[in-house]
Amino acid sequence: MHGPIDFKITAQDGEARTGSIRTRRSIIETPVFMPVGTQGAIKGVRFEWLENELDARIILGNTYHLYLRPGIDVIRKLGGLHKFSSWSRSILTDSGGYQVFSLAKMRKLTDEGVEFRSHIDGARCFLSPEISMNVQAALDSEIVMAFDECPPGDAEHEATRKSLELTARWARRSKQRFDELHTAQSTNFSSSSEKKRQAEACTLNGMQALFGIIQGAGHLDLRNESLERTVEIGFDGYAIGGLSVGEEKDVMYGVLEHIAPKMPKVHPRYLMGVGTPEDLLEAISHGVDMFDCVLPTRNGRTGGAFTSRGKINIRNARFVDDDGPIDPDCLCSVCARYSRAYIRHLYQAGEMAAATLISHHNLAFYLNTMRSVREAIAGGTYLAFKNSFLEKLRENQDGGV
RNA sequence: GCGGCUAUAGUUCAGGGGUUAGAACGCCAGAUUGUGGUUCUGGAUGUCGUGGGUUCGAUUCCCACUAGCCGCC
Repeated sequence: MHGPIDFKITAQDGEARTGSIRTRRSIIETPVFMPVGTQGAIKGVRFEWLENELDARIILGNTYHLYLRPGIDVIRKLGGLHKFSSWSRSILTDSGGYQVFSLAKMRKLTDEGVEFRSHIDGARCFLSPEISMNVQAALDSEIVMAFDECPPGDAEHEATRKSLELTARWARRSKQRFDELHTAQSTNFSSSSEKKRQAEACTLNGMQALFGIIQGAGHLDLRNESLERTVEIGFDGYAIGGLSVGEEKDVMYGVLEHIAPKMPKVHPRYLMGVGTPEDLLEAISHGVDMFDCVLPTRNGRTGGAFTSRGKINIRNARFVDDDGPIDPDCLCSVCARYSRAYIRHLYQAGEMAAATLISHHNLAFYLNTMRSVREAIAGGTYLAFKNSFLEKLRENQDGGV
């Protein structure tokens, strides 16, 4: 392995491709869905389940949240996020750019960075490309994201252009700081015993990958421009940001169809924060390799279950005496054991087991779907697979199941 | 057995002689896309305990009955 990550495509079917990303900690088969572990935990699901049954090879962690709490001093002291959390497979850390815009109250945007108030205690905080890189280095993730600005999905052309240019400047600074950190860490360690101890705590440091982010909202010309400027800087992978942030669905699909095939073929392509099972299949058909989304775990917490025949809401009264599993076609341990009626009861009674069971199933559904996708691409039958999968999803869209 | 209080939505309770009787919680149903177990948005629900009386009009005032709660014997 020469670089921090090693991406190989093993089969291609139309624009869709399947392959693997080797990081220092795990081999990730693509297309991959990455469960979101914002604060160093997948909400409601223990790592044991993710490792053993679900076999997740990579999860997300979040710079914004972990920076605010517990803070990087704690995480650095405890040997990085992997050691701290006990998750020893790969982690991708988001840069915090998105959260500053979606969560923080007041924010003051300057070229230098973003000043904002913590959503936890209202404290005045500051994030910049440099700080984000510092934090992500301390978290010691395998894949680091550049610090970007995420404009609303329906942003006007002119506003989007300005935002995109800021993101491009920030991308350059992210890369520069990232490179400094990595060379500094490899040369400075021997200089003091203190640093040596730190080095031993993070022996894998210096092997992080950095991904750039393409913005441009719904404007295809700006997407092109953003892609060019990001590729020019040079990253280990490229992400599509700024989708599913309020724009219409056909806008998102239009951007995907337009931009994904133009992204460098030899690097992983990552669609950030998306989406529904349909969204994933659509994006994969345009050549996207990586996804993350809060839907399986967030909806799981509020009674929403994804099934092979569409979404269901376990709260619905029609499940009150339904002794079948969440999804009759699902092989997960939740569907093997628990009935809809029981899980609905748990939900109505406010038992947290309802949230954990549905979240578990939802992740199983997402990860198993990705497994089937990879097989279909490898077998050259992706289009047929996608069509029949979508047809089944819509089969009982309005209830039934 | 006697006296007092009460009876209005699934529950706890407001209300008031005059169109369509309210709240909270619960219930029913939506939303949620680089995560706030949060939140938000809709919706349904009533023989106003039963019977009689007064009145143009009673769920509201009066009487009886029934039920519940409290106290006394």
